[in-house]
Amino acid sequence: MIEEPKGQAMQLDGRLSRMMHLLIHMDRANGPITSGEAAEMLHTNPVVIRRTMAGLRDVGFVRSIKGHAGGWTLLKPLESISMLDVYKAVGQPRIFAIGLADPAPDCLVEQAVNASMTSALEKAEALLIAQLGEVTLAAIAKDFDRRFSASCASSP
Amino acid sequence: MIEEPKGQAMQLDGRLSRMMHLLIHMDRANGPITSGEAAEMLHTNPVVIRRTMAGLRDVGFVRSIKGHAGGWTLLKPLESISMLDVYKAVGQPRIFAIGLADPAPDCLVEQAVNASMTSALEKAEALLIAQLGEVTLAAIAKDFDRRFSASCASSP
DNA sequence: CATATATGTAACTTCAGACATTACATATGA
DNA sequence: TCATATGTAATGTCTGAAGTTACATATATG
Repeated sequence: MIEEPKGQAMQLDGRLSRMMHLLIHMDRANGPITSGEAAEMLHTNPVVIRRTMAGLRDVGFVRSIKGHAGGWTLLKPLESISMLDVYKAVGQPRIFAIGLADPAPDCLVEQAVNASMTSALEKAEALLIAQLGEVTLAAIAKDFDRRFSASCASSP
Repeated sequence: MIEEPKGQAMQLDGRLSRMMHLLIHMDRANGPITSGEAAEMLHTNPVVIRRTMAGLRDVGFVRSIKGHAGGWTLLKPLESISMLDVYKAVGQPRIFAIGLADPAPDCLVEQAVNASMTSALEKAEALLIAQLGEVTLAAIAKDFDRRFSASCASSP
């Protein structure tokens, strides 16, 4: 009998997921969104927002304005931003939680093991990157619209 | 300019990699290998060996014998053990370090984001699992033999 | 210009999980 | 009996995302 992996929410890197979520909200907003407002949407802290958004600002996806009536503004259309773009903008977080015990071992057996592991991981990573590159935030926003219509239809 | 991911060795789950390494050594060994000997091979601690090998014992890949002349013995041929088998035996560790900020959000935008993220991750995971299932430890051992011959040829 | 409002950052703290280590119980062959 | 192994609980270590506090800086508005 093999144990199932733990089903609870553990310490995953949620930066990609969070920033996609926020960018779509920003696209829907009229004016700038403050870090405080964004933090409420994402159920987190304003500092976490600024910290993570910094990467998106550096690549020109958003702009930040200080002071009264300041906040964050989307600069590019969602059509031009892929999931992969966001992944890169948040610093290309490590993808896998599993990996090699020693990346450069003396033992030839371990070198052979590493070669097989690396090959498998690289193929999976390449597919993931390809998938992220194929989906734009606009496509996700469109999917949201579909879900929104569906939810309205079911609540009379 | 996008930052490269950190290149250092951080806390990856190395159980799959370690156990594959050890199983191949056990196949090459004459008698049982003690936890202490195994720990030296893997540059770790005997307790870590026992803890991780427990899963392999539970599925019948190895046997452990206590006391004098005891230790660990491989029970199945490497041909019959795939990387995936070992992955399952060590408890199917979590594969990804990235993931959803909230797996069950109220926000429909976030639900759409989650759907896209999950789709991409699931495809990558499926490919990884397929890759792990295609390679037996025997194939890795054979690759080791190739490397061993090559290393002998280059040292006169 | 003073002030409320925002962002920008540094400096913690918290948290989870693999791995490391110690300690001791238990089993077993010489 | 006793040295040798495994079995396992308990505890410490380490890493990085996320959370939090504190304060500096910038900027509309009265």
